[in-house]
Amino acid sequence: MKNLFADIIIANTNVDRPFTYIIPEKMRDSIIPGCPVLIEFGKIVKKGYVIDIRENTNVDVSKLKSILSIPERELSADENLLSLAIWIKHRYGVSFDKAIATVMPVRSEAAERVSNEISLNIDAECLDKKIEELIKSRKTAWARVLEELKTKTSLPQSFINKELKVNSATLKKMEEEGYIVIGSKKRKVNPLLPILRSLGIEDFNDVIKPKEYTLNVEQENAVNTFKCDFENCSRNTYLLHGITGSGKTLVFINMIKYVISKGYKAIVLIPEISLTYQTVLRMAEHFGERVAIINSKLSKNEKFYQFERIKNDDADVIIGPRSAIFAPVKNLGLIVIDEEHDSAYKNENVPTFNVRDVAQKLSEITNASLVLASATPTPETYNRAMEKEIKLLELKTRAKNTALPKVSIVDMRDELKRGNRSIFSDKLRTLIEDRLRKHEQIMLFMNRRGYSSFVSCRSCGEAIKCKHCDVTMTLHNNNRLVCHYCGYSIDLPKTCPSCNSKYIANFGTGTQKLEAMTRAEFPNAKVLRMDTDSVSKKNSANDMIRDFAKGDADILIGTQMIVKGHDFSNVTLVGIMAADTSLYVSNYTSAQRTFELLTQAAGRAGRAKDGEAVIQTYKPENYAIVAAAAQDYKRYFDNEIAYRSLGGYPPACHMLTVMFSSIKEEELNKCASETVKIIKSEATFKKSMIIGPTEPSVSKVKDYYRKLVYIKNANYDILLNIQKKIEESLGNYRNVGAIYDFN
DNA sequence: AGCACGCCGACT
DNA sequence: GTCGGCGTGCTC
Repeated sequence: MKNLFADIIIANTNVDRPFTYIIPEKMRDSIIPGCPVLIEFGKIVKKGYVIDIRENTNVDVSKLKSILSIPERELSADENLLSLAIWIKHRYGVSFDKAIATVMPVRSEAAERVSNEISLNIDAECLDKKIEELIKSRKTAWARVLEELKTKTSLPQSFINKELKVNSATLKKMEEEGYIVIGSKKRKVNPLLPILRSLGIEDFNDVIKPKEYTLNVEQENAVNTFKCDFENCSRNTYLLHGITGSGKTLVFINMIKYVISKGYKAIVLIPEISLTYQTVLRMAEHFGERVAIINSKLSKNEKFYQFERIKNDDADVIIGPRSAIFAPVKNLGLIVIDEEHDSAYKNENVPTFNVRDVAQKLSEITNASLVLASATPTPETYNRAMEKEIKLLELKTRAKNTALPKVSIVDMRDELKRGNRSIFSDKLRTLIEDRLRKHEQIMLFMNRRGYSSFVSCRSCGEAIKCKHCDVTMTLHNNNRLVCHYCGYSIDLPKTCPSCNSKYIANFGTGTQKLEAMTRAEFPNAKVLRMDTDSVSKKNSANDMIRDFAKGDADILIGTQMIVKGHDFSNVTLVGIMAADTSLYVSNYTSAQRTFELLTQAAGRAGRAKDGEAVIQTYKPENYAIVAAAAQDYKRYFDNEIAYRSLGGYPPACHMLTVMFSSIKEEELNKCASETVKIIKSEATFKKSMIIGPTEPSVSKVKDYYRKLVYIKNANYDILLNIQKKIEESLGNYRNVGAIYDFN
């Protein structure tokens, strides 16, 4: 028989190219692209992944080795995932090995789980007599076991070990003497139990209570547009843009139901933080046991188990954070990304992809539809809708026909002028008192993004900016202000450079302080605080949310985590304490972040009855704040896109951020500046805008010095070429490494 | 990555 | 004359 060859990527090496191996005849049927294999590479046995199978090869056949074996208990990537990995390799400039590892985050299962079951091996009639005998001969442990088995046919060994305090050695002895039988059985688990348990839900039956939901006209229209396209075999990308409370979830649940009815499966991505009790409950309600849930709280085994269920077609809907996009699902018909704008969709590690882009590619590879849902889509996505590249589905009214909350902006500079130095504006205080009187609930949202890293003046509202750049300077812990774009730095001034006021300080008040002040100001109100400090205890976030929903507190104080997706029907007032903090982060997405946060926070008010929101700010004229108060996305977008185009930021331009790092400071500096010089001199890179090298906000981490370079170009491929060039240049500097981040 | 090979300085 | 440091190159 003619030889068959496999091109294989070797895992955990820095050789970023395939090697050819012979496929032994007995493995011909089991070796497929994406399959993990063991091979001898040089003198060592290594794991590799098959990326291609061919009938001939350019390599001298006498040099070729054979594949040794296929590791058991390991999932292989299917061909779609493999194509996706290869795309990731090229798009983000990472090695084959890394790209494949990215799409296969769950690789293997630990030992198979079995639990021992103990059952009686003697007649029930003589049981009492035996127990008596045993107690007499001081074998009380033996007696305890038999006593318990009087009423039960069998008991799990774990129960006997823990509750009856009888160790396994004793049980073994008992078996030997013929009292009991130790049987093992594969542990049978409800597929959802581990997840439910990780969220603090004890009984599965509490969850599944099917209800009838009816769609309003707008929702119906959105679903119908989708159905129509799907029916006509037209698979598209959609932006489902609905205001807060418009029922986006119900819309995509109906899309999923339709897709399932046609024999396809769906992946639903949600930000990790909103993978909570409420989400799981909602999905279980609609899809019952046909849901697979991936969640970082699951153990490796539980995750493997969920993946296996997906592979075996035991699930129709896969829900999870960004890594769930790589679930081994067959017959994918729809991918939904909920809260499309959420920054949790960006991978922190290399490759620093955004799942939005990966999902777009996967939907093309598998011919599936993609739905991006958000009340505050990213300018990038909305721009694609405006350019008619993707379809826009809009929901402009709230599902329960409640009005959008009335939002007002309070200029905190005026409060200060009037002598009110409290954290509460007069308006907010009056409203809180009113709600307390009516026994309605209040949420106080503290914007901590960018908290205290910048300095602003409380009299004129100006944040201190760099002389040379239009960027807020960042306060470093040595009391110096540094510009992250040009490296310019000054000592922290005592008075405001623009108005000379001495009310200048690193900005912001923490949630603890806000809690204390709230208690002082409203001594009769029950206050609950929720932030990373107070919820570090496992599941206490869910407990707190449940308590607050039940009405156990009047005021809920918290950071971003209280505004994400939780519906509290009795909340009629939302106070936003420091709306501007997120504006001063020196990053082109700061306005976007601010608009998102304010819109989501304000949207929490009046989910069931009419509500009101108060935005307290020192920057009432900023477009993100004005547009958020008006709840006008389009207005925000028009401003944002103008700013992005002007500054050469995405989507107008692509941007590559390079972080150089090294233990040796001089070598780092030389390498960074030399590399920039090389890129600047290259003719094909002429149209690129290069900023740097500059200081990052943290210039030294674990003894590694760091430098940043930003490169902008409208052409993505040129950025990839620049990355290659940088890699080349880096070859001359043994002690310097670089990390690349696209957009 | 991990291993061999080879070049060069150090030391019984 | 040999031992062992590490720089270089290769692995189907």
